[in-house]
Formats: sequence, structure tokens, C-alpha cells
Amino acid sequence: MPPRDGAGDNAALTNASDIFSLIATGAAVSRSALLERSGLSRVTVTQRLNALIAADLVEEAARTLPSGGRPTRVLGVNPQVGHVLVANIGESHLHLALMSPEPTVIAQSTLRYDVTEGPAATLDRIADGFRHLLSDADGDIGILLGIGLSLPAPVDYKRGRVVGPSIMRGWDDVDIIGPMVGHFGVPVYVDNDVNLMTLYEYRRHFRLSDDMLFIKVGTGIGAGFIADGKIFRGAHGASGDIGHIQFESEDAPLCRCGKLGCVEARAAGWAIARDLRALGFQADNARDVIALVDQQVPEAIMLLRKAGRVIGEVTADVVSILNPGLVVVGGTLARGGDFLLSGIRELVYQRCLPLATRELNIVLAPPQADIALFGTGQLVVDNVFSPAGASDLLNRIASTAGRPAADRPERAKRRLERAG
Amino acid sequence: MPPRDGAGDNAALTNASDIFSLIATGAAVSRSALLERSGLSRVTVTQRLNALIAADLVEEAARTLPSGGRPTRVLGVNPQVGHVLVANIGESHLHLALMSPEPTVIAQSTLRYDVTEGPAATLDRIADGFRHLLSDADGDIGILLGIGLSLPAPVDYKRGRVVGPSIMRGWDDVDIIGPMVGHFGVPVYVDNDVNLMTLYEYRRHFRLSDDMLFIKVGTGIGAGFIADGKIFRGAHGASGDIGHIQFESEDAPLCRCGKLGCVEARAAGWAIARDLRALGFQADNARDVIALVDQQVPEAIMLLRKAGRVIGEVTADVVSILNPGLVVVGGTLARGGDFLLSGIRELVYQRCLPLATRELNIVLAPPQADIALFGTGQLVVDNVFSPAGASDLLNRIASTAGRPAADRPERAKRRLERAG
DNA sequence: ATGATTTTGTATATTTTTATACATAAGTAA
DNA sequence: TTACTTATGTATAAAAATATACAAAATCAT
Repeated sequence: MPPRDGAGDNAALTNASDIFSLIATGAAVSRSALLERSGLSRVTVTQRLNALIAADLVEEAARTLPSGGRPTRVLGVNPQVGHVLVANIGESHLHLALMSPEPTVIAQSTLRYDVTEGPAATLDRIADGFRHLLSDADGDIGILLGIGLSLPAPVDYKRGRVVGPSIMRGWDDVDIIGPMVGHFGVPVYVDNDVNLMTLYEYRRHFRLSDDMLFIKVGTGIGAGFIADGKIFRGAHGASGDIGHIQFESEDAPLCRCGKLGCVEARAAGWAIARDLRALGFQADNARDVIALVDQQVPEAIMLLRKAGRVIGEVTADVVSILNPGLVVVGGTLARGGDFLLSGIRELVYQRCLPLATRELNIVLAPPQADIALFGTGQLVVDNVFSPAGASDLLNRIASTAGRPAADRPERAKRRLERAG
Repeated sequence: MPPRDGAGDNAALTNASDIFSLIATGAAVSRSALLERSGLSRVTVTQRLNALIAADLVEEAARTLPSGGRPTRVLGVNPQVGHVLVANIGESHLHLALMSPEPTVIAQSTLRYDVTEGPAATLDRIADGFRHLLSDADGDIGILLGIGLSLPAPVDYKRGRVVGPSIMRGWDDVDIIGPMVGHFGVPVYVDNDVNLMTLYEYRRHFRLSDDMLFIKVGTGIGAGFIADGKIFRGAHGASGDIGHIQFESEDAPLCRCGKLGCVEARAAGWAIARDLRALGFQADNARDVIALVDQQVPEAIMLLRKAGRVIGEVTADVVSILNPGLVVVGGTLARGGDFLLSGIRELVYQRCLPLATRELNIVLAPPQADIALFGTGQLVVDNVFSPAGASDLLNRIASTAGRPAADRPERAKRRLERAG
């Protein structure tokens, strides 16, 4: 066992980022797997692994795997290597969390706010809230790995900006990443909340389905896709806008967007609530609709079933276009269970050709609160532990314990530039 | 200038695959770009580049780029490094070509065949046809880099098999790659023809649009997508099946698939031809429809405009779901020009929210024959010149001139395994 | 209890890569 | 014509990686 020295050899540390990334992403969790995946020699793998262990970034688990001879030791990231900060920005609430890299919640807080405060003031409040979470944290939680923000609006992921007018008034084309990087000096990621919910369901529950469709049915209706293992976002981050696809009918209802016959105007929580009010019931939103369904109110059930068939109609089109292997239905209205799901299945299996549906599963998302928050944590961790992110991270760790980058030999500088 | 020696140092050659891939893909075409992109030192880049030049795989172009000091020499793949074989398998024709890596056609042939001959006999005929093309080739065309096959059916790209019953009767779930690899011993790639047309348009005409939708309107109707620079295929290769999305109406026509109201039954070439026959005109397919449009027959123009609006309706849904930055319309009916395009634009701009359309372009594909064939060539070249493909290729080249893999030091063996 | 298998540890010679330095080539601007 | 800039060539010492070998640990089967 090599001597443990927290500072370690910093050049050796930054040089070990490829090994760190393989372990951190779960791509290789044993020495033999590292040998196979890295293409390096056994001695070099051992040397770099020892540097990571010495720096307390990686640890040997108690667990071993049988191999027919000496058992294989499992390797893993030290859970105390660091933490991430995430914020789910709603229309009236800010839900903040300090998370470990699994990601699991270490601490969290919820703040009320008003969207009219504007992005600059809101981002400052989020930064303050993050600092409170950090200062209240007990024990050694390692370094801040990165920050993630979830927004209920289309987000151009590469530019880190909201695109287009949306319910987040005043946020269109505003730089969100810059101010947050300014506050904390770590990588910052921003995405649309439905995309992050989709990422959560994929990574936590449906990992084997590399092409899956997530449909969020709540007060509004939206969709997220995993295509070949990655979030599909479209050219400007506005993919999945299925709520405003229109179907013609004589009684096409007016949508909030100003068009007639949108899926949302027929089947979203607000639309079902509208129809329930027309029948004399008290209902404002998706949650109220589900409360009435839970009370077995026949009219609420009837309207939910009808909504299921409308959602099924648009889902059928999406399935024809995208060819997913799995459809996951989540959001508040999904708590209606089979009242909603049966209509979705009926229309999808009716409308699509067998080629698209013969190996298609349509399921409800497992009930879980705050999945956008967990999805945001997952996004940050995935990026920070990627090969490029790991290189950047280990340079950051090394540079807090070593000489400045300007003094480094050329190779270390070049590695920094490539990671940048 | 290093001495030219065709056999070269084979270990040095396989070690240079990363440099070769960077040059071959166009990611780096100068020494300074190679330095930046490879992360290697200047001496190592030069050593590996010299090995590639000595092996006649890479050449220094006559062209230089001004730099303010000594001009930068442009590097490129030797056009005679090798060739690819491609086949476009139609319903009644086999269109074969021998292509250079640009890809451009060196030689080609067209064979009539019947789909009832079955896949085994057809693949044998294709192999024979490929051998004829090779034996007729003049001059040094280098080694066979790879083979590509295009099919008018959904293809599971990873498995290299047709999925589901289709117009290619008898091909469902048949191994296509195995027999062709058996014949020629090189990598073989199989994909759906619309995907390959999409790849061609993207790489040859719309390279800056990393999220684009290609709509093929001919006798049938289908779509292909480029998502973040890559072909989007779906879970089983059946994405883009927009022809069988149904819209309800009182007079919904019966489709060939057995459903009522499919987009294809309303707007495909065969459907317009059906409607023209009902009006007393002679028309069997998309080509006949366009011939009548070219003759300015009002009824043909009217039906084509109507088809444009139906296609526009489904395109609007696709645009809402996928958020492309560009829509390209191709296929035989696209020769109808603005008679078709104006209806597509009308419905897309009418039905979609501004968020999806404000930066969306909708254009006709430039006229060009055989774009699936060129797309197939592009697919082969992209794969063969990728980092993994280049490693495999250089191992193949080295092994035809060097000692057997079993005799190699451990590192060369490990590189082979990783490339495999 | 013993032998075989597989993993992991450690050492050393060789090879490859990098860092550094000096030099020349080929433009461009003054 | 000269000086400056940038690219490219070449050489050498130092560092890193690899190949190879020997050894010990920890199971498992007999």
C-alpha cells in the first residue's frame, strides 16, 4: 500500500485523469478493466491509480469479485471527494440542494421568490442560498465539483441561456452561467427541467433503454428524449414541445399560447381543471384534478381518461418519428395511474405500425419527488466525471496544492488547454 | 524530407493512427493543428507524421496557409490510399459503385434483380458485381477500405439487419454484414436509404446545420434527422416513419399499410397518381406526377400543392418535437419546387410556435442523382477514418507488410484489442 | 493439506515521449 | 535589403511508459 499523502505528486495526479474518469463514470471498476479500457500498461495503470488513492480521490472498496483465482478488488470514487450544488428554479419557488456525487441530498432549502425580481437578483439569491447550504454542512464534504440549474423554459444547452419568451419572464437570452461561475469558480450547467427529469428516469430507473421518451403531464405537457444514451435537445434546446401540437376538431379549445386545438388545451392539468369547473367542481390545476380522481369523482376520471387518449394520440406521432424502445409517463397527472395510461397505450398501439410498437414498453414513472433536482445533480456529475471534465477537475485539485500553471512544463500546459 | 519507404516501420505506423484519423477526418490539417488536437509533443507528432508520409498514407499538399511568418503546409490523405465499395439496393435494381474516399465515383454498374431472389443470392450478386468493378479498375486505387449497403427498409444499424416486414421481402432479421465480411474481409456498414440521403445532404450541402431534418417525398414518404451532427436512428432503426402518421378527416383515404388517413395515403406520389387517375389522367408514380406538373397540368399542380400542405402539417409536428434548425425537402416530388414547398412552409409557420420557427430554414435539396449512393460512401469513409476505424485500418495495412500479430509486443496487441 | 489459477506487487531494462535548445526556411513589413 | 515572425527540422538529455520477469496473496478445486 503506498504511503498516503494528501498533496501527492501533482503532475502524476493530473496525468491520472483518464483513470479517474473511467472509475468515476463506472466504465471500469477494477484494475483489469482499467488495463483493458485505458490502453495503458499494467505498471502505468498501477502508478496512476496509486496517485489517485494517495490523493484520496479513489478508494479500494471492501467488496471483491470472484475470478477463479485471487479475487478482483473493486475500485470506486471516494464519496467525500466533493459535492455539487443544484437549483430547481420554478415559477414561484427556488429549490436548492447540496448533493454528494451519487447524487444524493446532503442538505436542501426552498425559497419563495417572484419571477419579476429578474434573473440577476434571482441568481444572487441562489448564490446566497448555496453559501448557506455550504456553511451549514457538517464534516468534510470535499471540494465543490460543479453547479447545476434547472429551469421550466427551453434552454440552449451549449450557450447556457433560455431561448425565447416563456413563463420565465425576463430570462430570454440572459447569461446564467457567467454570474454563477463568477460566484463560485466551478463549472456550471443549465438545462430545461423536463430534460433533467428525463435524465433522472433514464439513469436511475431505465438505464438499459438508450432510446427512451419521457412524457411529463402536469399543469403543462412536455417531453424529453434520450437518444443513444444522450439527452436530445434540438438545434436551440426547444425539442419536445408536444403540448402545442394541434389536432383539428369542430370544438377545438383555445390554448394559452393563442392557437386552437393544442394537446395542452385538451389534456393538460389546467385544461382538465377548466372542464371540471365548467361542470361545477372546484379545480385549478393538475394537483386538484388528481385529488378529485383519488376521491373517485366520475367526471374527473372520465376527463382524465379522455386526456389519456389525447396524449396517446400525440405520443403515437412521437413514437412514429423517434422510434423509442420505452415511453415513461411522469408528472402530476401520471399519479392518475391506469386511468391515464390505458388511453395512452390504446392510441399508441392503434395508431402506430407494428414495427414501432412490437418491442415498445409504455410505463408510469416510479413515484419520486424532486426528480428534476436529482436529474440536475446527475447532469453535473456526468459532466465533471467525463474525460474532459476529470482532466479539468484534477488540474483544479492539483493547482490548489502545487505551483502555478505558468511554471508547468509544456505538456501540463497543453493538457490544460485541451481540457479547457 | 524523410526517405520514402512503402513498408515503413510497422509499429510506428499503427502507433500513428491517431494522427491519421485527425488528418483523414479533417479535424486537423496542419502540423500546428495536429499538435493542438493530439495532445502529443511536437517531436512525436513529427515522428508519427513522417511514418504516415513514408507509408504513402498522408501527403503534404502543394497548398499552404499564410500565417504571418513561414506559411503553414496543408496535409491530407493520399487520395490513392484506398477505395470503398457501395451498393444501393432498390426494389428492382442494384446500383453498385467503386468510390474514392472523397467520396467520388470511380466506376459504377446497375443490375436488375428481383427481390424474390432472396438476400443470400442477392448479396452474392452484389459481391460478384463488386469484383467486376475492382477487376475493371485502372491504376493503383489502393486497398479496399470498407463496404456500404443502402436499403429501402428500416435497418437496425448496430446489428446491421433489416427490422420488420417491409418491401424487402425475406430480408427481415437476416445477417447482411457477415456474408459480405466473409467475401471481402473489410468492415461493412448497412443503413436505411433515407438516413443515407440525409447524411449526404448534411455533409455535402448543409455542414453547418448540426440539427437538420430531411424529408424525402417520392413514391413513399420518409424522414431522416441529423441530431448534434449524427444520424438519429431510434431504438431499432425505425425512426422517421412520418408517412404513416394519420390525420383524421371524413374522407380519410385507405393507405397501403391498412390504416386510414396516413400522410402517405394523402400526399405520397402513389396517392397523387391515384387521384390523377380518378380524374382521367395517366399516372402511376411520383415521376409521372412530376411529368404532368412540368406540363403545367392544372389538376396535377393543384394536387401537388395540396400534398405540400399535408406534408407541411406533419412536418410541423416533427419540427415541434425535434426542434431542427433546417428542413431539407428531397425526393422525386421535390422537383415540383415551390408548388410543394410553399404548402410545407405555410403549414409549418402556421402550426408551430415562434420559438421553433424563428430561426428555421425550409429549403429544397439541390438536384443530384444517386444521393443515397454518395451517402453510403460517406458513411463508410466516416467510420473507417474515425479514431477506432483508423487504428483498425493501420493495423490491417501494417499486418500485410509485417510480422504476425501474435509476435507483437504486448502494447501492439492491446491496441488491436481496443480497436476491435 | 496441496496444487492450480488469477490478481496484485515490485523491480529492472528498454523504448517512447517530452522538454529544451539551436538552426533553417519562408514569408511579410518596413 | 533587412529585420521580424512563424513554421519546420534536427539533436540531445530527461522523463514517462512499456515489456518482461519474479514473487506473493487469495481464492478454489481436489
